[in-house]
Amino acid sequence: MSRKLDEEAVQTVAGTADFDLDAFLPYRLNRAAEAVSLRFAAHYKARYAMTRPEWRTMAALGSYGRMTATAIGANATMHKTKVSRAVKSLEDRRWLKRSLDESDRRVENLELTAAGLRIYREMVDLAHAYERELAEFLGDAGLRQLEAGLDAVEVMMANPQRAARRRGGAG
Amino acid sequence: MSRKLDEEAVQTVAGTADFDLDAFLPYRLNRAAEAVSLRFAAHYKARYAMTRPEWRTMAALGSYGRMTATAIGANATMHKTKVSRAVKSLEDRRWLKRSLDESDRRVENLELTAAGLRIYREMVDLAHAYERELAEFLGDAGLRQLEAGLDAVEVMMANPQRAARRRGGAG
DNA sequence: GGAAATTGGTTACAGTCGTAACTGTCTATT
DNA sequence: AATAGACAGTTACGACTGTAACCAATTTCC
Repeated sequence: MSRKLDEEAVQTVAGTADFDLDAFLPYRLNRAAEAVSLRFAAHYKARYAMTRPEWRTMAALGSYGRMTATAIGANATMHKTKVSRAVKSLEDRRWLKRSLDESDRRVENLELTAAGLRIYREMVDLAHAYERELAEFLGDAGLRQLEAGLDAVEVMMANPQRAARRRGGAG
Repeated sequence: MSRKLDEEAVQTVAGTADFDLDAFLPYRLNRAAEAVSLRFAAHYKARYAMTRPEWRTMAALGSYGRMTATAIGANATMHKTKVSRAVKSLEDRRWLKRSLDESDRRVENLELTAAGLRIYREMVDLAHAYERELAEFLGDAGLRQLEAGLDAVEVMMANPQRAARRRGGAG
């Protein structure tokens, strides 16, 4: 999976310090994520013109019900500004409505409208369909291993300083 | 791993169509890729102010030797414009030099300068060190599974229409 | 009770990205 | 040889992003 390429397009050099970008984990992860996301985006972007932050906001509101912008950001790890813009855009489309919180007037409670909920349900269906598609393409083993690998990464993320060992042993 | 959150920040809703964003594969992949990349970027951005496209361009040139912008794009799956900008910026920093191709004057052959090569070697060291760090954090099993999962995704990417089955069986 | 610090949310700005349009060169067809 | 199409690379533009600065409401703490 390395040093391939268009043959004549590249003249490989002999003595250089060896590093295989294709095999570099961060790079592979990025490519995979991009590919998987893009393929899915193609599905839903075709139907509604929705950006990923918007999609995530819908997902959060749809599955949790009423919540605040800050909570959405925390849940989907999106920056304040991203959430703010997504919310505004979804509001313009009447898929979401805000209401000021009685007890704390800084806070806006966000909620899907009836129309928004309808869209959300379609989104969920699309997502489930895509999950099935992925499962089929990746195969049983591939899917399972990928998920196990992601579990490991998530453990690492949750505990940045010393997440090692705890999953030792055989593969 | 779902429906957590700040407790009181969210009032879960009962009857809604159930969809767990946290468990959605494209989303998980993105988060993982982002986290892993960011952690690495912290390492090398601290040392040199280099963007990811620039880093990738350096990596390609460093490991393949002289090549064209188009070839870099193909290798690292970067858009023409991204490559173009990265090349210009690296050229400004004198880490890379261009030379017009004799036989086809549309083409520019790109090559690292001595300074560029020196930087590249440092980058490679950093990358290897990070790989070791990751391996330690992820643990043997986690790393192996993640790589296997990525293999599966790459197979899928290479053959978008019918990549399924071929890896069937147990996990 | 009131200044200071915190928090929810928006906005101005600068940087990055991809689409599309462009320049210049090469290849194919006639 | 001339025109049309393809290809390498750059650039103008609009869309999206995060940093930082901002406003308003609220909590903290003297």
